[in-house]
Amino acid sequence: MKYLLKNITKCLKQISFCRRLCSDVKSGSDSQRSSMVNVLSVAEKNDVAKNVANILGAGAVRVRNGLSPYNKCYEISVRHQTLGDCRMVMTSVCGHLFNYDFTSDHKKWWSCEPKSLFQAPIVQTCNDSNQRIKSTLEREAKRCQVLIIWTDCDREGENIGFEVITVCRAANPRLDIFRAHFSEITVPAINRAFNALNRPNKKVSDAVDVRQKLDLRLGAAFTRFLTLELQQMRPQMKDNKNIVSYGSCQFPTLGFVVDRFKQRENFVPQKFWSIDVHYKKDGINANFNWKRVRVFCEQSCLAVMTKVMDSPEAVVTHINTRRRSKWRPQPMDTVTFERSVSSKLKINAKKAMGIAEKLYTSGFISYPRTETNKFAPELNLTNYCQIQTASPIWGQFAQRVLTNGPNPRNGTKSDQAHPPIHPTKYAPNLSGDDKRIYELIVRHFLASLDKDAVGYETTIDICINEEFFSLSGLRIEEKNYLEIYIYDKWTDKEIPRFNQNERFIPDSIMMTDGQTTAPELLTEAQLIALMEKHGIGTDATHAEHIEKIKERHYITETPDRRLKPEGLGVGLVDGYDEIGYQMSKPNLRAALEKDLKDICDGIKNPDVVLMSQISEYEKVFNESIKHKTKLFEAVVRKL
DNA sequence: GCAAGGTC
Repeated sequence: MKYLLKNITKCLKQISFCRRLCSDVKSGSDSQRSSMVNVLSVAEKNDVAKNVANILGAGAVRVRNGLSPYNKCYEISVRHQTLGDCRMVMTSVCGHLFNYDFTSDHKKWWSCEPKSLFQAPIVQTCNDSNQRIKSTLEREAKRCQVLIIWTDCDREGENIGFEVITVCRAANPRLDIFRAHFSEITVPAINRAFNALNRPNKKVSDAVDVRQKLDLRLGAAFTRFLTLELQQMRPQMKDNKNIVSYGSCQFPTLGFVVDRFKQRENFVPQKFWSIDVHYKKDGINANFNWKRVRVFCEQSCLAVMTKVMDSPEAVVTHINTRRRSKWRPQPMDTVTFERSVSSKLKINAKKAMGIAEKLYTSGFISYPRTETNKFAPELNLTNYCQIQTASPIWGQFAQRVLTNGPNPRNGTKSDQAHPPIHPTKYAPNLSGDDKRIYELIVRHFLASLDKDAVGYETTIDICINEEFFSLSGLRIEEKNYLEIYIYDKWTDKEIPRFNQNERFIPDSIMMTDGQTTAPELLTEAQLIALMEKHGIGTDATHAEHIEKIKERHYITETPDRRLKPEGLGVGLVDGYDEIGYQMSKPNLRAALEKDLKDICDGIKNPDVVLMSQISEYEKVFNESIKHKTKLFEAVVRKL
């Protein structure tokens, strides 16, 4: 009885404390607290927890192990303007804690009709390593009165936040829960976030739930259907590795590749005609280009040509010299890294990310998964430049950057967690692709801190019997960043000197012809750009989706590193196009994104969106079954 | 055996 009373009193105290806290935070008052508040803070990854704790604790941090090896607990003392003096434990998760899956009766491929996966029950599962993290959260939550969510400030982060909340609240229902909003890990940003706590946004988290459930149901239903049906038609495909999958990101990615391939296949070359004027002066060749560039009618070109030849004297009508800059690169984010590596080093994005990961864990470079393309003022760029002066290859350049003072051409993007990719240690003993990638990162880093290249472009306009032609030359004045960034080319183009109103008879005036050429197949760098533009996948997943559709034999890479669809890829796109559903077009995913945004904005109800999306796709699924002959004939035709 | 999204 005594024990019970004590507990009730404790509970009552807690309740009144929490109420007070709520109203205080809302009103922003600054009343005194008599006792310390125990606060649990949870970030999305260990790095963030560590850095935030360091800032809030002003360097006085006690570290102890959590139950998972990667997620430490950082203990600090910190004063909050309304909570008062806090004893804070800052820990982290590793992204999502839970994953959706079907229950055992629907997990086996032959256990049910694929169609039933649209309505089958799904449950949240937690794998072993996440189970350890979950246990840490439960243990810590029991000792606290306040929980602050410090996950990344994006949609997925909000959802991860609610996973944390679910776990912590189950362990301690009396927790008062807040959300910190920050866009970078700097002293002012973190202190501001800590003193302007909000409530977590359930709507944003709900939107992610809808995406997760939808992706699982659609992915599983269509993948099983496509795989099993094709195996029936083509028993030789019965190898277990021959999965024919559908995914809301895979299909549009495939669509881009097929689209370009078809543009190329269906391309009809067009003949065109043009006029070139050539004149050699002071031993320098000058080739003037026609202002009309080219025309697609031979007769009209001939007419102009005749007119020009009638009175072929040229008059210099205009001379213009202007200063041109070639911009140094912006600090490197993941997408820039993937695209650069793919186009400049000819190493594919997936492999490059693997190498970057390795360089990161070896301490040679900063964290490679970042959306940030500006250096925070706190980052000691001088130090990182200094380290590179040891190099016999770019050491001198690094020294010059130091002498001039690092001057980054900052972009505008920032995730809240990581700086742009930059070297952190000098690495003279690397070899092979590791070495080439490290070198690219160093050169990009130093280039982004140097000055733009400067040149002067001179344009000479001439007129020959009322037709205009022009010539331009370039004189590079200062190479600056180009000296280190060997991947950018900018070359001088020498032209003769002319004077205003100067007259001359060209050495030759020629009518030329040619024909338009088909667009090239996509490069990986271009595909990543398309995916980014249409919102297919995220920075962290672009390379994975491309790799996935290679693995599925939907596309392949040509010897000159272009992406070409295989028969299966074209067949799938055609098959769905033929039965009237453009499953490979990015607009389906875009429509979902719009719905998700409406859920976040409170315009749409998540359950309604989920139900209507499921029923839309169920319709497509039923039609696929109904027209499966047509669908698979289109596929098989291309195999 | 299936998706996409986090992160180690």
